[in-house]
Amino acid sequence: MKQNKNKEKYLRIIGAATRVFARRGFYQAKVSEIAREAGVADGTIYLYFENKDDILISLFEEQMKIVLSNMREQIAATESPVEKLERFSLSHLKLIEQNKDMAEIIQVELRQSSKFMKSYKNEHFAEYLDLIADIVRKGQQDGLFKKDVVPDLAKRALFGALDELSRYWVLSTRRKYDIETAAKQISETFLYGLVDNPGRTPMEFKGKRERRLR
Amino acid sequence: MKQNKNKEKYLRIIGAATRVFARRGFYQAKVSEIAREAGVADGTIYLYFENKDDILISLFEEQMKIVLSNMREQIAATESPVEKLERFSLSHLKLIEQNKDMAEIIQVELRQSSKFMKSYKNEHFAEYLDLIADIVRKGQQDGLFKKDVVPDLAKRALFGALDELSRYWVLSTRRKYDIETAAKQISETFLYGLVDNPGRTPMEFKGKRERRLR
DNA sequence: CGCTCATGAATGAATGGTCATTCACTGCCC
DNA sequence: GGGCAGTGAATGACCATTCATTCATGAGCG
Repeated sequence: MKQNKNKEKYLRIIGAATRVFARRGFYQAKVSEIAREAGVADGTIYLYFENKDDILISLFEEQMKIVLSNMREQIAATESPVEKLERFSLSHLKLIEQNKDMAEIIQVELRQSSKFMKSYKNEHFAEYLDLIADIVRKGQQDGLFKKDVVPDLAKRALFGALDELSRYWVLSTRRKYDIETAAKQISETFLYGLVDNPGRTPMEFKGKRERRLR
Repeated sequence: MKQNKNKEKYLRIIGAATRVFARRGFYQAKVSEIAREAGVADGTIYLYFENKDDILISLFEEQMKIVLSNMREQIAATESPVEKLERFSLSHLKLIEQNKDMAEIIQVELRQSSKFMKSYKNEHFAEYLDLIADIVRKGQQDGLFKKDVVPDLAKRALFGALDELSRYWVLSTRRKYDIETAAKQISETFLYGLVDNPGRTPMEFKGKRERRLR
């Protein structure tokens, strides 16, 4: 009961903070504005969080738990590395779509982490990126992807491409392309430079078939 | 004479600000620290800049002038769209390499522009991105690149990939791959999913030859 | 020349406004 | 009736910006 009420209020503050940080940016956001938006007193914030930085960190951790498990589920739904990457792209963009405020915070504010919170090591984010690297590695083992591509570079390249696109969406009011098109273009461009044998058609790689012939 | 001294001091402050912003981040940077680093008094800053925001904007504009003309020169040096993109990638990463402080500011601080300077429309950055879009369009006209790829998406994808990689370099102390390898991997991955006919080898596209046969 | 004086660049201490954070107090619930 | 969540006014630290003052320069003049 008390636990419930506490958790509910904790989440209410997180939600309010998400909106306020997205609206103003971290430094311009006033704790009192978060409090007002959450319908609590200024001081109440400090019953749930150590300080302003802690709100941002908690907010991020809370969200990342959801995002990571959601994404793991998505890419576990298929065996094919090609499809895994396609799903990753689409899910990532959908996620941004559904949660613009959060996306904006991740993109704009959390990039600062090395600055204003030296200590916060952002492990969840690294995990998220490594989902891609693991898929690439798997694809290489299966003989589907070029072996000379460095998975740690590839993960940054794909994530960066998706992320830059999201930034554009988040910061601009109108969008030119629908999400499926965008995800498809990004993953196809990424993939059919990544896939080993240029003679093959995209469809051939959807199934998890063995390598046939050179 | 006086003009020289002024310009020299203006640039000295810009330089100091670049280092301080990179070190602390915009909000944590104190104007007095910039003044100290530039070897001038606090008040002097305000003889050259309107306010703290203005320092950041000027700094960026000043740098972008150089970057843009440098990049234009690079990609004008070859006719082939393929090589243009390869050069773009390498030049971009080299630029980051040579100017880490600036790179950090662009990546971390200027992303905030939509927040703390609604008015600043960052046109130089748009121009920079459009360099890529123009190359892609040209490649499509030449029949080298897939026509269904949207140049405005492609420009964000390539820039995003390069940018994410740079972020990693800027924020981490050690680097795993040399710059040529990274640039090559990014542009090759990007390109050989972009190039129309999968049967061709990379070398075939370096020259500006006509399309031969289906 | 050498003196005076005007100019405006440069200075840095003082100001003022803005919040994050605290804490003495309130009132609810067991 | 006391323990505890919640409150919000008060505190104090912080820093961008200002501005009264200093100082270097060089022009004008006898």
